[in-house]
Amino acid sequence: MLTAKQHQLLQFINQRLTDSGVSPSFDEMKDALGLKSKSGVHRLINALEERGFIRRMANRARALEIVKLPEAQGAASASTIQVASTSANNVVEGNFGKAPAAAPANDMVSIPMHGRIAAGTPIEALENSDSMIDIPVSMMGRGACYALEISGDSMIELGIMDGDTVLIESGNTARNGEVVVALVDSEEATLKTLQRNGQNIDLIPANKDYQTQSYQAGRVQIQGRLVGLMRQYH
Amino acid sequence: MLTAKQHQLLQFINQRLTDSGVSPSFDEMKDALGLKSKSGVHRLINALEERGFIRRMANRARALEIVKLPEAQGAASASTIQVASTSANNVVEGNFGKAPAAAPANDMVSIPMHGRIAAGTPIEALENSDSMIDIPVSMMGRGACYALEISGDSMIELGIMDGDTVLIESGNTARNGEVVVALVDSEEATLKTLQRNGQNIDLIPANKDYQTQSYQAGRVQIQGRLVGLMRQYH
DNA sequence: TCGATATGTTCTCTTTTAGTTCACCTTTTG
DNA sequence: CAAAAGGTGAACTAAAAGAGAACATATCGA
Repeated sequence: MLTAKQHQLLQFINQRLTDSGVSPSFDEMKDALGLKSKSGVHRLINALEERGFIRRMANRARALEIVKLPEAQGAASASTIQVASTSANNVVEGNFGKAPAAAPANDMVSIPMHGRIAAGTPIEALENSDSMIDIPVSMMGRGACYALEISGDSMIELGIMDGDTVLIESGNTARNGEVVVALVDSEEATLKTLQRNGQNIDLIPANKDYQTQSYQAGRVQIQGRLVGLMRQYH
Repeated sequence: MLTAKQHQLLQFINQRLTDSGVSPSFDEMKDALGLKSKSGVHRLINALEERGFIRRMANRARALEIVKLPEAQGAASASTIQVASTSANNVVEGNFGKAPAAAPANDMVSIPMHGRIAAGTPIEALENSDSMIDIPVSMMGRGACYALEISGDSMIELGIMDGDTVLIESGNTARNGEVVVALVDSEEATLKTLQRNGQNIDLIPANKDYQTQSYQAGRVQIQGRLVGLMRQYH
């Protein structure tokens, strides 16, 4: 999952974060890895972000956040979760916040946030690191829902931007033209417009810089359909 | 996640809050950090709020609340749920304050829906026909908010589509580059990106089929800035 | 209701620190 | 060997931070 350098950098960031609570700067990371230029660090950071280990605020200084650590040593950070996904990462995972106790405010529900999904080049399948987010019931579909954070710009022409939070209604079917979370070869999840095409299934991006991908029907598994979107401006 | 200064300030606020239960004032924070001007404190506070470590009420004295602490914490996020916002959903701010430092307090607020706003050719000023819609507090800005429904496609390149619901934070100021609700000649409201241009104010659409409109500053009144967006797919 | 006081907000300037990108080279690995 | 991962340096852009002043907003007592 990670190269040695990536792993080393991740450890360093984690250490600094737990020690002092302050993110290291690019220069500090450069020194910690014994490099002479910080552009290399930049690439490593991008790799870590793409693989879902860290999150960051674009163009902000020292704004790194660790999302998860590589399997082996969860001990390092006392913090939470980890589900050891590997094979059966049921995206569906029926649950959602019924919130029995807690007199759920008027009409709001908590749904799980299942991590990021690369709209662009699909990366790995959905992750764990679930947290919950609250949404008004009015935004929910009929079935169980979960949320994902968009990474990339391949759906930009449909108004789905990098960083947006999308609400997905779990389900394994969808109609032509709907936007779905599709799992290809059981490993790559991506958000695209669905179009059946004979024996094939086309996954159509909404960005002229990307191309439609066509797969045999058997290779594509629908994991849910897009029912809502939320965005925050800062 | 934080710079050294931000971290230092957060620690100080936290200490004061747990020691005495009273937020420090800007001047006290200025002194604690050894600064000579409090404008710097203001910026640090904004940074902390942007990163989700504190929450505050706009224009209220000593109204800081710690949401989480860097790493060191642990109990914070996952555990407790729902606070059932008392009863009354005050439009402006649910509740806040009291609770000992660091309560998650995820609840919901109702805000007024003020009608449609033409992103394209500006139409009439804001309407009434208020209904209320519910949003998670996490989507709110600092101050009072209201919602509008987008009509038209002039902001489409920023991912703001016809039919979307946008959250607007009331206020009559905005920074360059922010998306605002602007009232021109007291009669036409429109949603555009703001850009000051000498004596003029430019209202910039995000659609190459529309043109930037430039008005004398006196003719334009800012009514709020865009802080959130919600969309439903059917 | 007026006004004093305490606080918070903005603005403009300046300096420093930090992040981004690019072109090009080297090492590692399948 | 070719591709991927790493490494370097430089130019460029953007954010963080400090100062000082003017202005806006609460709060509270006279």
